[in-house]
Amino acid sequence: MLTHKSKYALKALIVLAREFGRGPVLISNIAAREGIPRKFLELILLELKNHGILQSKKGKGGGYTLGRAPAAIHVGDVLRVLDGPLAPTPCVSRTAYMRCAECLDERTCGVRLVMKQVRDATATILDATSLADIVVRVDQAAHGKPALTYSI
Amino acid sequence: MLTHKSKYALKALIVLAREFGRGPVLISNIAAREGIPRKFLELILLELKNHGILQSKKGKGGGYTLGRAPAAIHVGDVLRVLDGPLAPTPCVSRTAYMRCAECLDERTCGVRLVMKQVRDATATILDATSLADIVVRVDQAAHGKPALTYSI
DNA sequence: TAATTACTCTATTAAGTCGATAGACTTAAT
DNA sequence: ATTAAGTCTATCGACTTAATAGAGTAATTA
Repeated sequence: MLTHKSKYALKALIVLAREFGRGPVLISNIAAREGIPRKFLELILLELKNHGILQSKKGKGGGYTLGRAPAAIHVGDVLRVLDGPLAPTPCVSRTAYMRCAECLDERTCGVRLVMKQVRDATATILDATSLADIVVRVDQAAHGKPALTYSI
Repeated sequence: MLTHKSKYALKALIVLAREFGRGPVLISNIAAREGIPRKFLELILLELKNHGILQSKKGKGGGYTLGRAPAAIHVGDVLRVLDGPLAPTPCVSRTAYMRCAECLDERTCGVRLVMKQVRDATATILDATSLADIVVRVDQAAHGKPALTYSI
């Protein structure tokens, strides 16, 4: 399950990706635009900043900016910071491996076999999708539909 | 995240798939073999029975049996019963759809776009994998390694 | 039909996580 | 000096998870 935390984070990051290069954006601004509880968003952005995904500027005229280019921030990076490992089970996690207490032989564990497949599939998607990719795809979706209106 | 509940369930089901056609298996037997807390396993198997995935027989000589052939029980079925929808977010769930309260336009939500991809990928894996498949693959893995011992 | 075996059901509990809020503090620009 | 903005710590209630306990019910078998 994607937590609200990560969902809010991704929405905020997409906003910041759109504004990239145009100076800092206010927390309140993002919160209002995306319907995110303001105080909660503060915590989230702070955490992302502490992991280098965001930069901030204090005081008047301050706000948040992406820590690197939109094409260099991947969904996987964000989810790992906020929700922990992507793997459905610790025994198939690359970033936080832990064996199952009750498992007698990991090599022949059927559950592990399937979960490994799931982990690999989701990690492939999430690590291949950058903020830049998302912006492009959203714009395509937004323009795609209305375009049909004109194509009589 | 896969819960312990579902992990235990799948392990139990794999045992039952191996014993399929050879009469009922005791809860205690499964619990001992797989290192699962016995009382907890009772609840799990009962829930699976109430959803038709398992059958049971009471009294002496009783125990649990699969409700249908191992090839007809898929991992996705089990996880949906015990852990709920597979989708990482309700707005991309087929079995339990719900829109996000704060989302202004679902059609152009970037988060949803990515999560839909993840949902489809995991559902494809989990709904394509049956207990029978798992047994085959585990046996392959188990025989594969030792076989190398003989191949000097 | 009594004894035994084994599943069934309802409660309970401790621990942990999640979403959200509050308020005091720090920094920077004007 | 004032104001605008991010930073930090604490706290809260609601919910979920993993696990345990114990009384109840059904079906064999002797």
